[in-house]
Amino acid sequence: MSEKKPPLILVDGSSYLYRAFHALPPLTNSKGQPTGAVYGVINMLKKLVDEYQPEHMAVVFDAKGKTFRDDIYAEYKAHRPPMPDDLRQQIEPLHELVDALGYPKLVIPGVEADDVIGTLAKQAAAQGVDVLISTGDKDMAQLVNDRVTLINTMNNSLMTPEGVVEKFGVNADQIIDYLALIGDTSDNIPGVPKVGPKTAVKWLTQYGSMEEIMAHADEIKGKVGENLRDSLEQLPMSYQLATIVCDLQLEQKPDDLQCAPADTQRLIDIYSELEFKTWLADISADAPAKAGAVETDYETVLTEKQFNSWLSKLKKAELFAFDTETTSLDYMEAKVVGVSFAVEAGKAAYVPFGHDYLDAPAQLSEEIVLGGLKPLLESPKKTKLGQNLKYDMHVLANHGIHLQGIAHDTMLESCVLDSTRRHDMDSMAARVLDHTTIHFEDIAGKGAKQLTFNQIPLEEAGPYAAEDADITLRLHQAMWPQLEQNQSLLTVYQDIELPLMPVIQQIERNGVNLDVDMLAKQSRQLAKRLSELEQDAYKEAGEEFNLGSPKQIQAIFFDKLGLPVIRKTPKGQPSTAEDVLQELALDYPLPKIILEHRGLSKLKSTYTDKLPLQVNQQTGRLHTSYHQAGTATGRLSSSDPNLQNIPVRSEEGRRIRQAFVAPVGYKILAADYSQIELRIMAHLSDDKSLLTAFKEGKDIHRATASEVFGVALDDVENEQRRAAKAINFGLIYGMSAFGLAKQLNISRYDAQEYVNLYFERYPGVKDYMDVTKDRAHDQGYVETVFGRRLYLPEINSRNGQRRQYAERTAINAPMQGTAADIIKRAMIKLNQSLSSSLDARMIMQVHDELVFEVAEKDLKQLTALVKKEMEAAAQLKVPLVVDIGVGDNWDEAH
DNA sequence: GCCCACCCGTAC
DNA sequence: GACGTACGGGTGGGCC
Repeated sequence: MSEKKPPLILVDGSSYLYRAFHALPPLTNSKGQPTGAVYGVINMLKKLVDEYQPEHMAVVFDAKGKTFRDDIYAEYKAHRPPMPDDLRQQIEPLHELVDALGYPKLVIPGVEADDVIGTLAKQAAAQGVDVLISTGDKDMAQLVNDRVTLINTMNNSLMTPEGVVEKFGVNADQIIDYLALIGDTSDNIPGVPKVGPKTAVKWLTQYGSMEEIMAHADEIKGKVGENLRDSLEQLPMSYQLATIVCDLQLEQKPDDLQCAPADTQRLIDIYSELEFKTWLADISADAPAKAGAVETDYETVLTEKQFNSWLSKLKKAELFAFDTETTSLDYMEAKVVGVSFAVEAGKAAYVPFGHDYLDAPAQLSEEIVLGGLKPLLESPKKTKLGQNLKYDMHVLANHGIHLQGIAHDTMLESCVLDSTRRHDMDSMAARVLDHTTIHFEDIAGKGAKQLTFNQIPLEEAGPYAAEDADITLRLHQAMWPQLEQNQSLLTVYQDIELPLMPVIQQIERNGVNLDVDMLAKQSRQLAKRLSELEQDAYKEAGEEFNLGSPKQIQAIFFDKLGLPVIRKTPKGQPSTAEDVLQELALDYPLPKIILEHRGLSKLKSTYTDKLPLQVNQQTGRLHTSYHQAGTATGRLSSSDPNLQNIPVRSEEGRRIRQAFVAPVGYKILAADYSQIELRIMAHLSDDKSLLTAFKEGKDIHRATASEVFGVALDDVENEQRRAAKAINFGLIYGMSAFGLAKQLNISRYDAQEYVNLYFERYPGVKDYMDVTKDRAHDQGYVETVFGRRLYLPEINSRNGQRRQYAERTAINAPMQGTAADIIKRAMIKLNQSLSSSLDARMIMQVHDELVFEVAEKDLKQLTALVKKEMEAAAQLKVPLVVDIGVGDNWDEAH
């Protein structure tokens, strides 16, 4: 086995193209060009090559025009319907791709692909080479012998001589006889009427061959016997038609069919044209991987001589990757203990200066290292790249270094290319470079025993840190060409995400001023009320239990007290969610207590208790983390603490916002976009009524109510406005009539009625929703106004629930994402005009709201500036409107 | 003691 | 099952 040559692989390209065309969903690219069959065939070829690593192979296609079989039999394949246009269009790209992949391709006029394959198989087998024929066509079974095996790549099954017997009931050398007898309607081979597989096998078992059967034709009784005798004259022709010709005079010999390296540039061109995105990514991934798994040369820099040599390398470099190693993930607390660099793939250095453990070797001093690097890091002309450089900006700022000249950030590159992927370095290295990185836990340990980076021995820390810089560089080299190919993604990256990063960094660093005492007082009040509620609940339940445990509530409610089960959770447990308790509260006292308890304990644990603990000791302020690559739609997210879900809807909740206070002499200014997502819906849908409503500055929910319920604007009742508002929000989220019914507590029928009325009044919206869904199905992604993409891998799922979920996302993402783009643009613009002239700081972003801290003297100017820049952040078909509020705290500013 | 799934609730 | 995007707390079970 070990000395065996790899097999010659012969692929029946035409049969696969047909099968793929009919078996796979009809994909097209954004230009409407059909691509599904090409995708299917290439996918199959890639798998095949991957699995068998052949040195020799051929992908064989039928040529245009007649073959010798047409000369034998005018009716041959006469009943085939003409090739569908959608299939015909895919032939040329498929052929080109096969060439570009370096797979030998054969298209021989006058014969069929089968004959070419048969001939080559026979020649190779004669030379003692094993042959693997990849086909979906059963006729090929006649070629099987000890050296020749069939593989059906659709289901990965192999067919050996034994397999032929098992499947057909006859030996491989009887297959032609078998086929001639039963005929083939699709090829229009006549065969013997009424003779199918069963009869053919029976006869062949008895007589051995078609010739013998014909010789004994008069022995066979009944109607089939008669049919056989009537077919005697044409059977030799059927036999000839079914026979694969194995003695063609081909120019190419098996030895000539050598696989060539892929033509990467051509592949990139064709994949881009067809929009085969995954494979585009694979190319960039393969390129460095194939170059010999990249020889690595990592250096730990301990001497000034080494360091100076690297410094001069960095100074000369057009672009370099760098990374910091620190003592903490908390960006305000972290101290840098070493810095790593890479200038070319595979070569990187780690310069430690703060490692501190028993027997740690002597290192350069912080002054030498950071002092030497400072001019380089602060120069806007020295361009750098990194992974999540926002963090590095922070930690360098902790050492008085103001990082500038950020040319690229691999995390942002990855999230713009495909927001649904993960953007941490380990995941990206595995995905893009097919490289397994050293994981932090591998060298630092985990849990309580986890070391900080400065405690990690240099033997381990050096390679880890150097790899970080190296991988960052290589990731950039792989992803940047992909970004460059797509103008709109490139714009999102360069004009939005990259310039936004330092703005967010500034907001985080600014932090928020918190009235800690006020929150402590609220905590005490909440504790008192919570304990009252607990006592009440115990009385009602007749026993003590944990009000915070859904499980225990279930036990008390549904087992002990026998309350009705309104709904179950996805896991099948009786739900105790808010709306369920609301309903139960109408008839029972306990649910109401639980509801109030839940609400208040949430406030206490998440906000009034927790927020004060997160105030930074040095700055005395609260510093959240905004994640720029966190969401699929392009929104920011916030954590540690999450400042984007501070309560606002309830009175108790708003008290928490009162603790977000302006320092003495300052005011809080909050600016939020009014109805931005509905405005975007108006813009995208081009719906006349919706556009008009916004252009005339109407109260949109009132206008909707007026349209849907057919009453004058002034006669809209509160209840009608509330319903209209629910409809408007539901639309943005792709809500169904069921959801609306639940929301408004009305019947599903009435809800459907509302939706129908809405779509009658706003037909443009209906069209937009349909078109968006269709486009998502066709191209596999949706886009924002600014070209940001969201891929929806499950949009064509055969699982209805997943597909519908993807469809709702398709509706929602362009609106949510465009809103995110707009506020990001405003933030960039504002940060530029803000920094110098005014005593004002941006301190928070909450999706459609920006919050500032501003000196009282500059309040007026800031108000005008913010309003102007936010409203000018995009030119839509409707005006953008920004509402501004001012106060001593965040609650007042609304 | 640590980790994770689950349920629930807060925001836009 | 049925409304999109997030983050986080508490519980409770499994694991070491």
